[in-house]
Amino acid sequence: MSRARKADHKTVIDAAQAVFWEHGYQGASTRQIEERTGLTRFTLQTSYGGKEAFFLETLDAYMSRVEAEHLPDAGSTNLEELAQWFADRADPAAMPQIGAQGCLLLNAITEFDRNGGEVDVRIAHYFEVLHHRFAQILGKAIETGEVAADFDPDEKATLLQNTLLGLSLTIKARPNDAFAQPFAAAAAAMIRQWRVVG
Amino acid sequence: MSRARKADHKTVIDAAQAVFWEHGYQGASTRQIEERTGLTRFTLQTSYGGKEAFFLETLDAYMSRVEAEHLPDAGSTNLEELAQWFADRADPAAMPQIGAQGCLLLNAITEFDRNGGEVDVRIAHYFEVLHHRFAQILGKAIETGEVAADFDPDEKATLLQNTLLGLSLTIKARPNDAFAQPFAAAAAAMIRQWRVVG
DNA sequence: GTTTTTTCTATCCCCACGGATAGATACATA
DNA sequence: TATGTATCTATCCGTGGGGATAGAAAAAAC
Repeated sequence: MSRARKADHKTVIDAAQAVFWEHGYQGASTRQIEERTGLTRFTLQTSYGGKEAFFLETLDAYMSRVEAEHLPDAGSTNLEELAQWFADRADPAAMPQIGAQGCLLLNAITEFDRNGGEVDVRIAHYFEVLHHRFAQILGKAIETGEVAADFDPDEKATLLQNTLLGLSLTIKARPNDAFAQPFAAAAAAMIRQWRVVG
Repeated sequence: MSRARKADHKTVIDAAQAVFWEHGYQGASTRQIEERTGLTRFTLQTSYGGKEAFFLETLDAYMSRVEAEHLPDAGSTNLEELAQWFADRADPAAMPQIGAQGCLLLNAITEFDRNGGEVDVRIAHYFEVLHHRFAQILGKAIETGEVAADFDPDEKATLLQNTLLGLSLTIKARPNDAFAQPFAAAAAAMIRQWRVVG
């Protein structure tokens, strides 16, 4: 019925995430996107609705994947695993592509005005997802007695959100791969110290 | 000898910080800068060396001021004051201009490539300053016995750096002024829990 | 009051950007 | 194999960007 595209959707989105991550939203030109993703500007326009719509789709794909694959599992993660998860964020061994594909929300937060538009919806959603996920894990840690009974899972979930954002920023800021590791390690140590000593 | 400028340097830099903060580096046009700062594009060019050089100068002024006025004092800040300092980061009462003038380093980190250039130098410096400042304060807290003897000031200073970065990002991301407060409160609570119970 | 130096005003220039268009080209259905 | 649909190629367009320039204007020095 119709001609096939040169690049399949998934590959395109993956490459797009990398481009936006490296250069930011405004810094990534449609010509660059064309080159790196295999997409043509024509298709970018007709089939994705232009640069901003395309970025939003890239953002959505990124967040879906983060939720499904990269966040610690809500049901089965204990406190030590949570700590290790944070430690791994900046580990080049555990994450070979560290920095090659970071948190796109960072670009969105700093480059777009807070005007209640599409980007703001994504940002709000991301904050909610993170909080919910961390709160679930910590709630379970209370049940299993890993942490003290007076532990506030809500407050600590907020703290973890904040820690993860800071870590993402540090990873983006890193002059070399080793740079972010102490930050991840400090976060992990913080979590381990929540354990009740017994 | 020469004609006087319409806007004095300090006013210009202050306004520039606001513009860059609101719209990011790339998002702030030289025409906007002209309007908001009172500077002419001519002077921006001849006397500041263009947009990027001007941004660097704005960044330097911002950092000097942060170091001198807005970071907790290295010699006289105890643990509770440090906690309160973090709590105040997101308090509209304590910081009426919250968000009107946030951390310019955020823009710099996300919008500029890591290429070893001028911006990278500033970023590295900022990280060093923060770490040093926090480590000093925590070192003193050990001396005074506010925290346990096995407390690692270096690791915790790193954690505080990360926390502050996350907080700055949350403030930038906030849909309303109340949004960031739980994050600041969680950070403050974390610090207060470092206190030795006695 | 004249001179000198710097800023201001008002253009101008060139380029990169996102987007639009039109003819050529695959691909799958009929 | 003919047809139709969506993509590709190549080019074009309008806009806004940072920067450059030349004459007017102001302020200090003499």
